[in-house]
Amino acid sequence: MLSLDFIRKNPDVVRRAGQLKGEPAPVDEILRLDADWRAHLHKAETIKAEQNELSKQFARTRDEALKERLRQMAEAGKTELSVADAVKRELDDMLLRVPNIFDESVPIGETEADNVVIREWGSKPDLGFPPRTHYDLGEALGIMDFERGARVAGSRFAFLAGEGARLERALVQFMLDVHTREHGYVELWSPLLVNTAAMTGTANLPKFADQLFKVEERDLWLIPTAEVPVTNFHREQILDADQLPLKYVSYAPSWRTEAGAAGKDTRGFIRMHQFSKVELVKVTTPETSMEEFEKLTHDAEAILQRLGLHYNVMAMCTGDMGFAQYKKYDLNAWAPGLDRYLEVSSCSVFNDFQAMRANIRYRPGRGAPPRFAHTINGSGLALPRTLDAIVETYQRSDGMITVPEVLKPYMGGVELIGAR
RNA sequence: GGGGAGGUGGCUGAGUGGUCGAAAGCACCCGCCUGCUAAGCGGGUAGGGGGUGUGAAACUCCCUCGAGGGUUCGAAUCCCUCCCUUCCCGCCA
Repeated sequence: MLSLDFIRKNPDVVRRAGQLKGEPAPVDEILRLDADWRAHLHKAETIKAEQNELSKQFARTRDEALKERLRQMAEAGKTELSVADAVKRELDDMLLRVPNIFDESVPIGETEADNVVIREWGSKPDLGFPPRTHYDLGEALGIMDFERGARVAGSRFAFLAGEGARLERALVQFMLDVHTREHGYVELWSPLLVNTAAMTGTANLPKFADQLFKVEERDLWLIPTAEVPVTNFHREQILDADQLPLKYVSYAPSWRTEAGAAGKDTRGFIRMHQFSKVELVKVTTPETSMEEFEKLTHDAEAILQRLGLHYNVMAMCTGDMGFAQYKKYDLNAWAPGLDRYLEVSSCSVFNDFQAMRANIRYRPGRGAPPRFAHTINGSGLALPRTLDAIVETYQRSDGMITVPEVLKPYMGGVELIGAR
């Protein structure tokens, strides 16, 4: 969230950000409620201060008349405070719905058509034959099963079988190994269900409840990404500056309702209710967050490069970047069979937007007052689409799939999928 | 799931109605002392919010002892609900 103080001082910045993000910010209502809240609070505190003073006097004198007066003051103070609290609750709720501002470098635009490719790696491979889609190949090889997924859980669920399941596991292992051993991330195994407070911390709530699966009759939600538990790992904490940046990597299945995506990507292993993802999360200082954000993006890119997949990096425009992000890059891997790019990673920097909600702070130096940390995250990478890109890129004319060099150590001797 | 104990500052831990935002110890910081180090001596060190107001200050008030409610002129202390930790029993991958 944005702090009240920031909104008071920069109402126009907040208004403009809301407009350009397509998420209008109720700045005027907030300022009105803020003034209202402070007026009532001030009154309540004035009463309370006098009451505290007289109460000490009563402890000495035991004067009955004074006691009666204090009783009335207590009543008046309580009333005033409850009004202030009610206004503050409304104000807080509104604050949670104000979108983050964005960085100067973010392209201004409304839709994905306004996103900007900032770099590319490799080129579209020429396979020398008409490439098939991953779902075509996957079903033919018996390594992907959409029909059974649908029968067991519904549409947008699937099974991976045999070497397909193994390939997914190999990818997870490979990614975790690279990030932990070479990029210095600490691996976390985390809860896959989290409470409302945690979801609010990462800004998935209250705005995006319709994107989440909720456990009936419990305050628990299925995570849409490991970002949620991992970012909240340090919630309500004051960190030491010399601990920063904290770097975590976590593999987790992720669940999304995909509300509003009806009809999109219904074919294939692309937009599933459940998918696997290796997630990178950093907690850092305001001074280093933009640099750490770029580095995290490169850490995610390294996986694609090692896998030999052609991809591009796209800077999301204001209208397409989302409510909470300060700046965001998407990594899109080329899928020859689908003849399009697939978003395999989304890397974002939030500044203190999440940290404020989750109350993650750090102390810049000895005796210095705490400040909100900055949070960053990105997929490193999302499994199904990465798997798709691999299957489609490494397919042979006979329908078998060559295992990428870097995954061979994880495939238990399998070098060619479908060879049997 | 049943029963017991407990949740206090960075940590340990005292405090059972006002003199408590909180003893003491540890840790840390500043200063003194000292061939050096250690020890010793003095001082300091929670968070959030409001008001006033500056370049960050300074001053002042309010709130916070797991969370929320209640009793009371007054609650860390009494009552209720919830959450969490821990121990014993039961169950169990």
